[in-house]
Amino acid sequence: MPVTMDDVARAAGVALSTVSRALSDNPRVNVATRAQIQKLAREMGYVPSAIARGLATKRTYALGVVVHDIVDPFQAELVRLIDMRALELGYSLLLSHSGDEEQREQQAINILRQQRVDAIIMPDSSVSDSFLSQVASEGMPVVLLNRMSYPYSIEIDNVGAGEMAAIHLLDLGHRRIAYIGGTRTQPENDDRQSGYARALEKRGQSVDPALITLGNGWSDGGRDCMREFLKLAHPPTAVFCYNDLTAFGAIGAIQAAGLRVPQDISVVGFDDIALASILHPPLTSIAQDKEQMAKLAVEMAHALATGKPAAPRTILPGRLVVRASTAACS
Amino acid sequence: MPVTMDDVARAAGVALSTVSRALSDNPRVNVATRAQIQKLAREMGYVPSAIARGLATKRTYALGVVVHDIVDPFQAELVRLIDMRALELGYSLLLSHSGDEEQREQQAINILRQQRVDAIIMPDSSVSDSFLSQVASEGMPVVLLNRMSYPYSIEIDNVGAGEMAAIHLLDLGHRRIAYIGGTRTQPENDDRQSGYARALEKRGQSVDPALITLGNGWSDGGRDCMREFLKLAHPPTAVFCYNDLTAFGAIGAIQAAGLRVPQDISVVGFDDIALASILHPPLTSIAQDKEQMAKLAVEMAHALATGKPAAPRTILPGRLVVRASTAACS
DNA sequence: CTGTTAGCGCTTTCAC
DNA sequence: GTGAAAGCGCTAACAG
Repeated sequence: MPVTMDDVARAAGVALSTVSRALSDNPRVNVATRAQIQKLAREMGYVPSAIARGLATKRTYALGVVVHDIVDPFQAELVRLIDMRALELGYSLLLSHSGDEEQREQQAINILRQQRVDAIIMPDSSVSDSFLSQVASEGMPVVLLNRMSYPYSIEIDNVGAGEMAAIHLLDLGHRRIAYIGGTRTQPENDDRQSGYARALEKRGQSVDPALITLGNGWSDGGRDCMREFLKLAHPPTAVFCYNDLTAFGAIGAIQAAGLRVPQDISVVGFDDIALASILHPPLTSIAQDKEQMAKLAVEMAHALATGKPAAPRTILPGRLVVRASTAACS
Repeated sequence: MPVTMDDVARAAGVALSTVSRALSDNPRVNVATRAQIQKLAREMGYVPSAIARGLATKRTYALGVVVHDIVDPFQAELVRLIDMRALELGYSLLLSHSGDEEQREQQAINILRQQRVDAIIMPDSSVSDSFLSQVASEGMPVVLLNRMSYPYSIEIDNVGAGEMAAIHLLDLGHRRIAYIGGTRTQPENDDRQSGYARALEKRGQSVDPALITLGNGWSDGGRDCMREFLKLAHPPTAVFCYNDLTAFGAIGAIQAAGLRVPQDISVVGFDDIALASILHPPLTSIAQDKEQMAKLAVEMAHALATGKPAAPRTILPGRLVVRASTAACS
């Protein structure tokens, strides 16, 4: 149904290959006929077939992105930025959901393999290295976000960031500081918690296991964990959360219990998503340089896909953004 | 680099076409050799090339999705549900961002045209009908979400939903009810506002233009608009917002001004996104049946792509979810 | 500068 | 039941 190059060639009275060259602005074709063919193609409503081109060139100009859940604002922000940079480089995005299960994650990758994307970008992956290298051996490189131990990855210094958050609270005079984590499968969770623990130890504080718990990376998890903390004989005076969603849930639970943030309990989030600065109280959070992350990820994918030397594994620093959800311990 | 059908055929000592048939479970090939070929293909790590198949069959099993911004939780929830249903039907998703500009939207569609997706699904489109029908004439059907006047579309009854929200507030005794809209380009905005106006008129209330304003569909817009309302000599006692994000911003502004929700001002949102029930106070909102929407959209796209009769244009009802952000007017 | 031709990996008649 | 061969729409040598 759509117009093909052959149609254009016939209409222009030239060979198919000339059209192909003209349309790719090949200088080897006469500038006049080149312009004429381009004009004709436009008039005829010619739309190049990316799949035919892909078959011939072995490049699809499509990038696969596998996310746990696009509803997570942090992942959504990342995907949007990835899309922006990808568009600039001429790539389209194939989005695939993995849930949390490793099996679904493999399935998602397999679909992208079939679609012959030029590279795959995965935030928060938990697939095995062996599977990844098998995929890569087929000429489909994989770039990981937030997963150390993989050569092609970009991540932030989660340990350092976790430490930064805890230090901030310690500096405000807090001594009973809780940590509400994500899920066990989220690899960054351990690092953020380690950073938190390291900060306490540096200040000569012991880490109280009763003040460390596991949420689920979503608001309801934060809410439920906070409710439990509030039942304690000595509830924490400050809480560091795995991410902003968790923090929102925690704040909701605190307020629902009739307490105030930050007067009664201080809260620190992670990711600095857009809502963080707008809800009341504005949330103190650790910002990740998502823009840089997305940019580097796409560029690394691009380099890998074109066989150019890829930048080495990059670790970005986190940045503490102090807002009104934290205050001195009363 | 990847294993091809030809490789498998050679290894199995049969013709290429037999492999093709065996792999698609064609009953015309001997059940024993069929199983053997499938086993061999698996062992050899064969991954079918979707683009080669697409070229041959003229179906890519890819669906294009054009969103304004995936960071919008409502759109993200929709996309996730679309992906779930699409996966069940064997489709992959190509995601493309449109920003708000119609030009970018056309560009996004053009990329999907090149990729030869089987159909396009667009929430909140503002492209012209003529462009859409041109795309459709190439055998690439388009399904619209939340845009009336297009034959292949699914939407909720925005007028009715807007009326429902306003009635709820009127029933609580409110008389000064404001409306914070989205942007002008969001087509649902007008309908929601009409519903709001209709409710007031039905109850013999006049619509006060000073209480109607335009946000931007994001939290900061809601915050800024609410700040303006609070400067009024007689601020509203209740606010109906275009969507939940706008409502969150409005609530933030109210609380930042030292007032309380709902004791001083009631707030109603729209979309009932996940966060709505978790933040404090839990938000009264109009829920859309996103699951049904996504399901119908994918099925309509599928039907259109396969030339089967598509279900007629569907209008789903909205549903008022009353939570703690609304209360009787004091 | 332009035309001819051989694939890219797969599906699908058409023969046998 | 299986094989041979044409073709999907394009790119990229290879000739001229």
